Amino acid sequence: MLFVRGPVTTNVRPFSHRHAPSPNRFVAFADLTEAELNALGHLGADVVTYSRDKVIRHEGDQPDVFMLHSGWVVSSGSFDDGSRQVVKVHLPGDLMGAPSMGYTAAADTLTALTDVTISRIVPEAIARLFREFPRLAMIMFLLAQEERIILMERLMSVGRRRGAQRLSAFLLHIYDRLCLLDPDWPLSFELPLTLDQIADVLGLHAVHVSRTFSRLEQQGLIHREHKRIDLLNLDELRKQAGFPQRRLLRNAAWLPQPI
Amino acid sequence: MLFVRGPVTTNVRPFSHRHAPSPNRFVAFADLTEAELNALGHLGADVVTYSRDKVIRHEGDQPDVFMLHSGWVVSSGSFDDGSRQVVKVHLPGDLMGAPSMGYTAAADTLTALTDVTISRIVPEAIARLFREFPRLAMIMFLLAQEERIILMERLMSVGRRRGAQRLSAFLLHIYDRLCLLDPDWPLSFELPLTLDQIADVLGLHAVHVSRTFSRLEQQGLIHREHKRIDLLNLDELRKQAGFPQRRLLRNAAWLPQPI
DNA sequence: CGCTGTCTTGAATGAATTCAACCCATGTGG
DNA sequence: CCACATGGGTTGAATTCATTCAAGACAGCG
Repeated sequence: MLFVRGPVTTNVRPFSHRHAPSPNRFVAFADLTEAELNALGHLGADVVTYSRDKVIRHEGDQPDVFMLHSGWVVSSGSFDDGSRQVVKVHLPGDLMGAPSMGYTAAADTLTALTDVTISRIVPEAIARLFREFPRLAMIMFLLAQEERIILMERLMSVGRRRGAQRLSAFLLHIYDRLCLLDPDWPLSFELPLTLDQIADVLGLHAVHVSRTFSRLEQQGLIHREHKRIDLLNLDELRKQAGFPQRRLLRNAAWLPQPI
Repeated sequence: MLFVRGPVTTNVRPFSHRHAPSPNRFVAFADLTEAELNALGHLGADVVTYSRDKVIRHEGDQPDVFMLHSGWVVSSGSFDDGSRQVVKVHLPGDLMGAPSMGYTAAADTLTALTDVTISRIVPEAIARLFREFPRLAMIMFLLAQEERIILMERLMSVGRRRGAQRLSAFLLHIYDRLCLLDPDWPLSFELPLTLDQIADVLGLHAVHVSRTFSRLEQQGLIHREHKRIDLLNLDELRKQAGFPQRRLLRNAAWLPQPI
């Protein structure tokens, strides 16, 4: 449960938006201009590498913001008694740490689930984006609102659903996000979380997650092999989860004119 | 549990920022210029009144955005089995409905807890703000991030804390927000929620909230009289809740220059 | 090859729920 | 002004879901 702290490698290779996943969340809201894509590409500083289980930044630290390049990261909060709650699983292309931007100290801890590459983003860079690219600013605002919806669903799930339903919702959420990264994503994925970590996502305990997984598998809803999850019955899983699939507004007429 | 739907009165009195609480969340982040205050004052359209228990907008409806003028509102999501989870208690000055802005349909239901006055805000008005007032845009972004932190804390509370601790955290959260509205707020407030509604906030059931309230009272942490709550031991309540008091960055150096 | 972290399964415990009865304040209509 | 209906709150007892404790299995890695 204790994670070693600090960066591991520091490649000074410059951040290139061409291969970077950074705009993948943005383009869900609008077709970006070259200038906008370029501006997004220059947001981050040098790319840094962290290995699995390393803490990228701890709650209470300076509230830095990062772009996640590759790998998975969890954002979690903890209590004095040692219990933790994962509040967000970050996938490549995610802005991380933004919720704490307006505070004097970070509220959440960012921990690498896999080997990851990230780049730090200074707030001045975001502020410059807000001055020069009003449409990108608006999209960043919408992305923050989207994250609120995700948190609202998580809260609903943890507050009002049983273990099996929470687990279904979580697996589907991850699956849907992977599909967003790659439209051809199959009904299967590697979930690089231990049962303990999944329990911290769902507000349950590892033993119960284990039993719940077994039950889902036994019901024929999923299949497990090592860390790989196959979704065998998407419809039933969605029914269990209890959430509709939401559609984003793309290129809304009211968005500011692009630069 | 069923709420009558629709607006009640429609005063066509124009929205005036002078008496409106609308900037109270904004000024927590920066001292605003006259031009900015004026722009915020012109955000909303006509003021509309809803009476207690009326549904302002239902999940699935068009994703409108509102400014809450006076009164309390809850934002909640519901499941097919009828269970509900309150995801946000809105106080005067809150922007409501923004999380659904980027979607084709509203994700949450807004229900008046008291008689309320609200004004609708068209997305074009927000987009115009983003074009013309980059600093206000940045602050709206930070406000959305602040809401994420609040949701993260709620998720941590519901996911990892027992009933008593959740209730303490909730009462403190409301108290802290009232203090933000009025720095001289006493250690006491009217909570216009039924036990059922509080249960929907905490992810518990009304009977258990009743028992938990009694226990907190018996422990001398609070005193109840009708809907009024007195906080008798703030320190112990905060210890129970398990969250630090977070400090906002005011007039951060990196904010865009004001217009 | 054996350590360690992770996962599984069983049994006992506990927190919260469910069901139910009752109380109380409020408000309404006869 | 009283009778009565209603919604909200309280309390008790039984049940259920999840936790805790514990032991064992398994895989991966040095």
